[in-house]
This record gives sequence, structure tokens and C-alpha cells, in this order.
Amino acid sequence: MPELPEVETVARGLAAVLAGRRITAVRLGITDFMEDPEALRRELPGCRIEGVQRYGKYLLLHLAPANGSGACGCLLVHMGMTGQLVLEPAAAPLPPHTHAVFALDNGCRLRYTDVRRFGRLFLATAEDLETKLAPLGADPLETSEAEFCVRLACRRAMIKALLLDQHTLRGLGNIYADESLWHARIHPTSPAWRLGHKRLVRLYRAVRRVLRDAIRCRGSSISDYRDAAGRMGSYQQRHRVYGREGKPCFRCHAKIRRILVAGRGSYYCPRCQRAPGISSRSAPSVRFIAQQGGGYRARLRTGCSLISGARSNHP
DNA sequence: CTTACGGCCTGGGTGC
DNA sequence: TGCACCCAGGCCGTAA
Repeated sequence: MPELPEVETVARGLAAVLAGRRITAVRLGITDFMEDPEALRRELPGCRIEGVQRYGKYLLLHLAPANGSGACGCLLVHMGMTGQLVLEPAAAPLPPHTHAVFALDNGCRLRYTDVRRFGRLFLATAEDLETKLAPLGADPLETSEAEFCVRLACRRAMIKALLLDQHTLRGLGNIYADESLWHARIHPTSPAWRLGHKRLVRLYRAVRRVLRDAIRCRGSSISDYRDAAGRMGSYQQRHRVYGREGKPCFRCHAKIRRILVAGRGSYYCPRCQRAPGISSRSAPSVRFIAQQGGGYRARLRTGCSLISGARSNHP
């Protein structure tokens, strides 16, 4: 399940090798998950790959047109749950469920393999790119503590749902949301606005630490994930809660639980991550907000308006 | 507008 | 052996 760290790992792996390469041929298999397969077949051959970029969970291959004329395009790849984008010698045998093969001018090929076909392949114009990417929220690794808090502090939804919501923050998925909440000792069903500034800061730091560590480990390989060279990541060995139902918490040895939050299986420690509203001692609640006085709320208000203004000028 | 929820995509794994 | 069913995660439409 490629989330931010996995897509970042793939993007880095591809950027090193793909920059400057030309696509010589395109071969497609099952195309029902591509928006316009004909456009891929028609437009891609001859294109030069200018660069590779990650945006949330999207991978962007920036393209220069075949003969130097015409509009620049961008191949947008979302790897869904089981997508793999792998660069390998053209002679390697193609694994099952390979649905797109891009031959390159250096004898290598880039293949897209996806068992579930929950991924997306899309040839985008600058305009398409704007439509797709502008609504996405902030990148947790490029966001300041203040902006992170402002985006969440005025929301009434459950914190786990918000971490998963790509319009609030881009790049987090189920694994890293759960891991971050464990590190920050926050219960997944806590309403965001009840967390208070202190916990939001803790969450901000946890999210960034988890994502950075996961990138360092080249991502988590739960089932299908492989990097651009076809290698597994190793962050699954560092998972503290994800997939560990019934096993002891690394901090307190309580049994990890699994509940459904926002329709997703969510793992947490019932002792370290207290349910909201149960312990009046630890709940931030109304008293906390009252203590902060108008200053805190005023900062939220101005912050919110700043954000909504800044939202429209994404790349 | 915000939030909650259900359904959809697909096929591997499980249990009978 | 075969079959039905559950589930994964992102995203979208709908309803409150």
C-alpha cells in the first residue's frame, strides 16, 4: 500500500535513472484503470522524461514532447494498494498483472504492475494537473507546526479520519496514520478540536518522525510494495501497532486493539492511547480552550483564513 | 460547508 | 477440490 514514504522512495529511485531518458514504445495490458489508454499509446512514444516528482501519493513523470514542439505533459501515477512501478532490463520476464510497459532508449523498461488495479495511470496536461492536485492538502513534511495545528484544530471530525483525508493532509494512509497516532499517544477516534495545542504539536512531530524514518527504511512492504528497483522496504519491522492486533504494546505491553474508524481497520494501544472523553484528567476539553483564552481561538481564526487563501495557489 | 457512511473497484486468503 | 465470503485502501456520491 504505497503511501507517502513508499511513493517518495519510488520517486527517488526513478529520478536518478529516468531523467533525460526517452520513451521509445508503450505496451498496455488491461486498461480499465487508465483514464485514456489511447492517449498513452499515442502521446508517450518519443517523449523525454524531464524529471520525477512525488505529490502526496501521486508520482509525476514530467515529459517533454517528442519533437520539441507541442505542450509538455505529465504522466500521473497513483499506485493504489498493490501498484508497482519498476525499472528493469528489457529482457527480464514480465510478472503477472503487468498492465503497462514503457520501453526506454537505454535498453531498460519501466513497467507498471498492479494485482488489484486500484491504481490510476493518467496522462495530464498542466490544466489537468491543477484540477487533480490543487485540492490536496499540505504535505506533512513541508508543513510548519503552526499550519499543521491550524488545519486540524478547528475540525470536529475524528483525528484518524482527518489524517487519512488527502484534502487536509496529503500522503498519509492507514499504516502511517496509525503509527503516528501511537507515537503521539492519541486515540484514533479523538475529535481533532478536542486535542488541544499540546497534543497537536505532539502529533505533528510524530507524523514527521514516522514518515522520515519510513523513508529512511525505504517504506513498508506489507504485501506487494516494491521500490523502483523491485526491492522491499523494511519499515514494517518498525511498525508499533499496524497489523499487531492482540500483540503487546511496545511501550506498556497492553494488547493492541483493532477497531473500525472511518471505515478502516485501525490499530491502537488501549492504554497508551486513551479514548476521548473517558479520562477527565487528560482530556483537553472546554477547560483547556477556556484557559487559552481568546488568543488561541483568534490565532485559529486568522490561521484558517490564511490557509483557505493559500489553498488556491498550489503548483 | 462539514461530517458520516456506504458502495465500488479486484483478487488473494481463509474456512468450510 | 471447489466455492462463498471477507477484506484491503482510496475515492466518490449521497444524505444529514
